[in-house]
Amino acid sequence: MKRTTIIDIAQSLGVTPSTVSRALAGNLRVRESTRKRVQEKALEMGYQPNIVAASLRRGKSDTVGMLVPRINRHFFSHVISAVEEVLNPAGFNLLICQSHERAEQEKQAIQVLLKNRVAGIIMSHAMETVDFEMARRATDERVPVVQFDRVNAAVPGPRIINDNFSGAYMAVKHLIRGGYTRIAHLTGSLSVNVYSERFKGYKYAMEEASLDCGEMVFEGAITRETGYEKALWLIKNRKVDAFFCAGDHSSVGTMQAIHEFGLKVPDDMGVVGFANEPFAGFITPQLSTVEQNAYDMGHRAANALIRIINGNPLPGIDQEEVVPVRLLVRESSMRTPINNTI
Amino acid sequence: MKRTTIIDIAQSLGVTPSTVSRALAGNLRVRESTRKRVQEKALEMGYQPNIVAASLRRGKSDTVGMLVPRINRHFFSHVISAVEEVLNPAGFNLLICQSHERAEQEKQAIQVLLKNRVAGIIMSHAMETVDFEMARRATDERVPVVQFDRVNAAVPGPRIINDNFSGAYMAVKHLIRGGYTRIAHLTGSLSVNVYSERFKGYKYAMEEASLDCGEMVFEGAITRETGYEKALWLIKNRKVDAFFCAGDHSSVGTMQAIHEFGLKVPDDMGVVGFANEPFAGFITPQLSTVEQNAYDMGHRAANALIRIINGNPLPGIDQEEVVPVRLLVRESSMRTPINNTI
DNA sequence: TACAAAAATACAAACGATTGCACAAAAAAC
DNA sequence: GTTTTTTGTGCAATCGTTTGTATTTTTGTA
Repeated sequence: MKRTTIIDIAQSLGVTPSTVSRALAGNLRVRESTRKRVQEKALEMGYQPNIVAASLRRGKSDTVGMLVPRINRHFFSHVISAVEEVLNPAGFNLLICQSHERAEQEKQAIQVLLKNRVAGIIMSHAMETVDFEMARRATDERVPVVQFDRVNAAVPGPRIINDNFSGAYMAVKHLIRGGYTRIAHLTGSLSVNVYSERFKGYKYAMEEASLDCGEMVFEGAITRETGYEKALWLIKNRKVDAFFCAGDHSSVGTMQAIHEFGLKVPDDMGVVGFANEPFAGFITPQLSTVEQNAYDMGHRAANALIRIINGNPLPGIDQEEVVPVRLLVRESSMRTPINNTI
Repeated sequence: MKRTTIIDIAQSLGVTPSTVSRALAGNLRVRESTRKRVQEKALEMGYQPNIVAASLRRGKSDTVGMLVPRINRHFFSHVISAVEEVLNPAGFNLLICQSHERAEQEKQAIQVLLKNRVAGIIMSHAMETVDFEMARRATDERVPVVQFDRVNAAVPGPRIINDNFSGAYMAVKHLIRGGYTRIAHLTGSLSVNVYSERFKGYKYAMEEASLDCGEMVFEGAITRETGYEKALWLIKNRKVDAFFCAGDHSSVGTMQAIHEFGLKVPDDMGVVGFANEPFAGFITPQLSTVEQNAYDMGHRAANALIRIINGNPLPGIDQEEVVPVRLLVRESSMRTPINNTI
């Protein structure tokens, strides 16, 4: 019970496989009537082209590799979805891998994608990753790489990033306007671009307002638990009156810590997060946060890749494309009523 | 600048490609010393095996197709992640497609997977789908299909489903214990197994308690908006005092409607949802809901597929495998304090 | 030293499509 | 009615592996 091939179709029609191939490809060198006959026969025999064989022969596959730290994170799953939305109509499929935030798994995943001869790779790096050699090697092997969100300039190709600086700047400035002055910053490793950019935005806003931010920045505080711990320490030892957290999870931990001190958000302390996780608008008090446009990012990444594959890269191919973010002002930072969006 | 092939390695070593192939595959028919030489040379030349060619020759690929309604839904993204966790170590990769809940896209996605000669398919049907012919055809072509969550018996192969009946039964019984008697049910299309099972559980619990459930069941209410509308209508016209919603989104809409009537949850009206979406524990009042174990489901689906691919299907291969669910009792249904889990 | 058995390698044919080139038949031009 | 051009097909090589079979080399034994 073998699957039908173009050879089977050719034989049952008394032509050669080449003609069948051309007919199915819509090649104009085959007569209209033959094309019809072939197409009908193909349908009749339930023919499914073997893309594997075609890829081998053509030396190019129509599969695009996608590599993310975790598929099930809200942000990443939405980027994936957006990428798929663009790539599918263009005739590409997605081979998806996750690195689980591990540098080693990221490396292996890239190798897997290369072994599968993907037409290109869209990826976001693991937190751990400091060696970008493997991603660079992909480009050496003529496999275009588009990075998004967590990017590194050591890898050639387009980089689509959120406007982390502006998001952070807007968030902190908003806190300052609300009258908060001792604003702490909880974030992740500053060797990761997203966090270093957010830190820069924070710092810029603080300095612009001539506020001191010494000893109020913590790097390893990105989960709910670490956010809770660091916030506890800061409240106790640094007289802070607001927090700008580089993530929503640590914001929740922070609010928990504030609550335990018998203080109120936002009256006693303001909190602004980053990412607008699904729960951010539902918690009490509702969390002000910086919204990232995952869809926009996914669309841009996919389009950038398609342009490269088609050989029409934009002029500034190796430059960063910045996706705007929005500050969502909710209850957790709203000491005085103001507009809902800045 | 061609990529190195086993032929290149063979030539630079003065052996044949077959030997190289066998050496790299760890075949014991090749001498230890040759194997070493080959492996070193392969490393030196930066050889990346061409899986496409290997797949063609072997007639089987190590790619598994995964088809879900939407990648970015909390439940599905977690199932995908779990599947990946099992499949990756087993040497498989995931080709992922989404149907966007459209029957036509589901059909096309299956064709894409078949054209890519995937080793198997793990899928959950779109809401729309009523014709399961294409999925069945996959199995005809010897591509094993494992269905999960939204399944249909018309397609041969394992079906991994949540214990929708028990979940619904527990939820409704819990409401009844809390003293609620006029319990309405908002759900999706009853032609989808997950909803029909939940409805059965609801009905069974109601009848067991000799409660009437006439004219209190609505099918097309699964989003926040439709949940809001139907709830509004029910409160106005049917004197209901509780809602069992087949999803968390419609639960939110329901609570909104209740709130608008000036009634309190849970004191005046109880609400229980289904799915335990990320926001469920964060909203006010916290939503009682039925938790599905996406990870468990993903693991089981992946393992079932691997067993089939390896030719060791379990005896009851065509039977359903039921994943237990948990009722999470939170504030929205807790008129009187009881245990947090039943 | 010769010879059988065992071990290691070579040969060559797949897998299923694509595609440059050759070639026939038909159409157009002279 | 030739010659030239156009048009439609066929031929055969190719993509990079894998693998059954043949062949060589090595090893062991008499």
